[in-house]
Amino acid sequence: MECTFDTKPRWERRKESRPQELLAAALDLFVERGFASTRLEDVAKRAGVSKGTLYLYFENKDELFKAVVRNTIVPVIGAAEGTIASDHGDSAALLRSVMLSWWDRIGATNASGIVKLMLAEANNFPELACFYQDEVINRGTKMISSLLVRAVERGEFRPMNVDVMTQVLVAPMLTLITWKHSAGPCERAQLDPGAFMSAFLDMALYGLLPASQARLTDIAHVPA
Amino acid sequence: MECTFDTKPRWERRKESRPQELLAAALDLFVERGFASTRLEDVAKRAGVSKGTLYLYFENKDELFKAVVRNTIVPVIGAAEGTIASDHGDSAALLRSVMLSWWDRIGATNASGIVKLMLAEANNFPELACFYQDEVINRGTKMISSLLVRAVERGEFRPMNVDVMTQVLVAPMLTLITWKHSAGPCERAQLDPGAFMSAFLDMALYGLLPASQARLTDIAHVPA
Amino acid sequence: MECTFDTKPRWERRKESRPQELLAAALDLFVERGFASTRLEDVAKRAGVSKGTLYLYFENKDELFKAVVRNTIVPVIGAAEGTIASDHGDSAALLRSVMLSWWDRIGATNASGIVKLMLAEANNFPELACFYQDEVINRGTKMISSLLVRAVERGEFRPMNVDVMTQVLVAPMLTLITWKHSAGPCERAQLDPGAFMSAFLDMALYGLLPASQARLTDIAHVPA
Amino acid sequence: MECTFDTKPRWERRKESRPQELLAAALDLFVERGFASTRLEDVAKRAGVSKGTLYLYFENKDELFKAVVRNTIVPVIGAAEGTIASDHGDSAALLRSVMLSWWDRIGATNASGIVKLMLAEANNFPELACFYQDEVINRGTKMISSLLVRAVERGEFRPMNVDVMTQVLVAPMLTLITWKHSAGPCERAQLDPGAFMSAFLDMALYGLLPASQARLTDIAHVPA
DNA sequence: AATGAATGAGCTTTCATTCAT
DNA sequence: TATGAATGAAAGCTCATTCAT
Repeated sequence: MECTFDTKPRWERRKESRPQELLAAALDLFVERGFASTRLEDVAKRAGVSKGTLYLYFENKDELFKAVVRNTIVPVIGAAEGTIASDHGDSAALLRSVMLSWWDRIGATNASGIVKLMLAEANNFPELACFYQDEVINRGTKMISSLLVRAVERGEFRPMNVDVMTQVLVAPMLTLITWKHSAGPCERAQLDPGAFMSAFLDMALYGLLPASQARLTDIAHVPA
Repeated sequence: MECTFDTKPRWERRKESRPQELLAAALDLFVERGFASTRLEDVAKRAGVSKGTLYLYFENKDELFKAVVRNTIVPVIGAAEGTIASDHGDSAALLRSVMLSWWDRIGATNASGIVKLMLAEANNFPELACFYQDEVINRGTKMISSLLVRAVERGEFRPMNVDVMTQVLVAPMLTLITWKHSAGPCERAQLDPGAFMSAFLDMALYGLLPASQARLTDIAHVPA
Repeated sequence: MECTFDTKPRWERRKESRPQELLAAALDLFVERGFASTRLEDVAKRAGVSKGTLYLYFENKDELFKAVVRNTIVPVIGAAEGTIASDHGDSAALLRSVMLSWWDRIGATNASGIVKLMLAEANNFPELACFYQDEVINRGTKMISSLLVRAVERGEFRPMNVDVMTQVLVAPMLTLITWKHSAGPCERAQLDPGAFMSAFLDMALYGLLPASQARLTDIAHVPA
Repeated sequence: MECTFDTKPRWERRKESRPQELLAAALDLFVERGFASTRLEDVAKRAGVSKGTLYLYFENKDELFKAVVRNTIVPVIGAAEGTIASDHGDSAALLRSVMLSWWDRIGATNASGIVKLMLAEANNFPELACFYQDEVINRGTKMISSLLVRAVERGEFRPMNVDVMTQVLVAPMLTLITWKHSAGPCERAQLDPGAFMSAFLDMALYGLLPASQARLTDIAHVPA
């Protein structure tokens, strides 16, 4: 006898969880093999259903992929937007925190595989590329930019070209991800993401020069 | 008696130029569509020959790709190695110069498409991945590391974890490239590579903090 | 309530009969054209399905061929092994019977085409050759040898080099088959297999009888 | 200075030997790989000429093959015809001698590969099949038959169905050849051609001897 | 809702033959 | 006479998508 609060018969609950099971399977395989090389039959098999069933829930391969992105990446972006909007403390600390937290929730998880996948295959799938641009890239970029603008206004960061610096800050995260998912079968000095992030943030906040040479005339270095 | 400057019959001249024509066509298409999605028939067509002709010059798709890499990337690496080995001046300037020149010769050209392609598809083509690791990544990494080591020894740069910092320095270049070749058909704030590189190098060499806050206690920032 | 004898939907019945239809089509075409020259598309077409369907049932051309052999030849060998093992009567009669029955079930049918095919193409398809060697040749050879050994032990046949004589006995069957399937489009005195077999067996059995039953000076003819 | 009896310049003599060099190369490769699987480029390469040159001497692959047969098999048949026609001694000895000599000149040499090849591939190449039927099979068959007819007329051999017995006699030779050229990459009890021939001839001749020389009740065994 | 058999366009690779030189 | 670059029709195999059940 079923004693849960969910009074639906088992097969119906199953019906409702199907999409999630399929999305999870799809995420795994997209990450593992990329978009083009992932066979829908394998996705179905991993989710324990037949190929035909997949088409009951997703119109085609493209829509399946979009659903994976909506399920995996978009919510994380929404959360980060909230954090930045509400935080009014030390901007350097906030930047460090946002980036590290982004690493925890995306970079270090399977979701990062989707980021890499889009960098890799966007060109071949224009429709997916546009979707991703709108739902992920543009929103993520605005998020960082708004933090920098605020920090410069407050005098916490030096004057800078905010749009470009946003890209400079995001860049290493993307590379970290790209590297993580490009680990071929051959030997490679594996990247330590923690060390990498730490080194990058140190550099970003203080530069490479030793203290004794710390510059007197910053203004000259503000990009036109 | 032949009185032309080039006494070879036309088809023989063809034979000599064919590989280059094919490599050029292949580079274009690999960059445009990626490795897996490039059809050899299209490569041949773009070079103005038939499918079969391609196989006279390259054993198969893998070998064609390797030839493109050897033709396009490897020579640039060789040249940079030479520059670094022979230059004994200001390390900061040399680093800036090497990176900018690398951008001119790879990043800004079609060759960068190959770099992006390998980041994108290495996982699906293990043999190519190993080839690329050996011929490009390992050599490129050593090149930067040796510069940093020398600069630290001379006191030009602060002490640092050289291996990680090498990756930190390379990262933005890769992202620059990745972005450049991920430009879908949809609107996007296009990256200005010059501004990006400049911003990054400023940041790398001097940090983000304003001069007045220049740090007194560098030692603490040396990663363990 | 279903009241038909076969309650399965049509396509499911298809699924069960498809492999046999494909194997039959494949047998026909392999026999007609040989292994290398048989196009899988033609096999599919003859079975009334598309190229892709074939790959639902057989992994590739090699596996299709192996399945044909397992379906066509192997069971006959199994049956003959049983007959020989259980029969304890007159060895000359048993040998004659086994060989004639082998002719009925293999030689005179399409299955013989596979035997000929292997003789013809084994060199070009090593993996198939090994498979066939294991599953057919070795078993068939052992079958005949065991009969001869027993007959010699019982004094029914004269002493002989059993291994070589096995080959001598098998040889004409193979040639009969080879001939049958080498009939080009041009005129040829067609072989009468019955007459051939009969002539051969008469010859073979006279040569095999022990001295006491026919000749005076056999000993000299036992091969070293 | 050239001091040979052959006063032609070297390149011209080379020109005359070209066909032979090509035929030798073609024989080797046809034997090794069969007709369909032999690439003309390989034939040319083995003969040390270019693919185009081959077409100067032979119209196409079929004609090349025919030339190989005319060069390799046909002369041997001619010689054997002569031997049989002129020999008037003991027929059993002559038969033994003809068959052993045939083995020496065809069976044991590369030429046997052509015999096997025709058995194997005749069906797929009707024109070659007819050519071979006319030039080789029909002539060879007549040769053996005429020997048997004469021997029966002289009372040296028992009465028999000559056409069928001819085939019975030829059969093991063909199988010997087929086996020899079917040696796959896998283990197999290698055939000893000498032992095989000897065993077969012993068996065959006992079976062929007239009643007065060996058995009491032959009549029953004459095939209808 | 679920199945999975069936399809067929698409891709890489091979090779006999041609022909300009 | 000789070359060898070029061709293009085939053939094996894959996989997104459809649809009868």
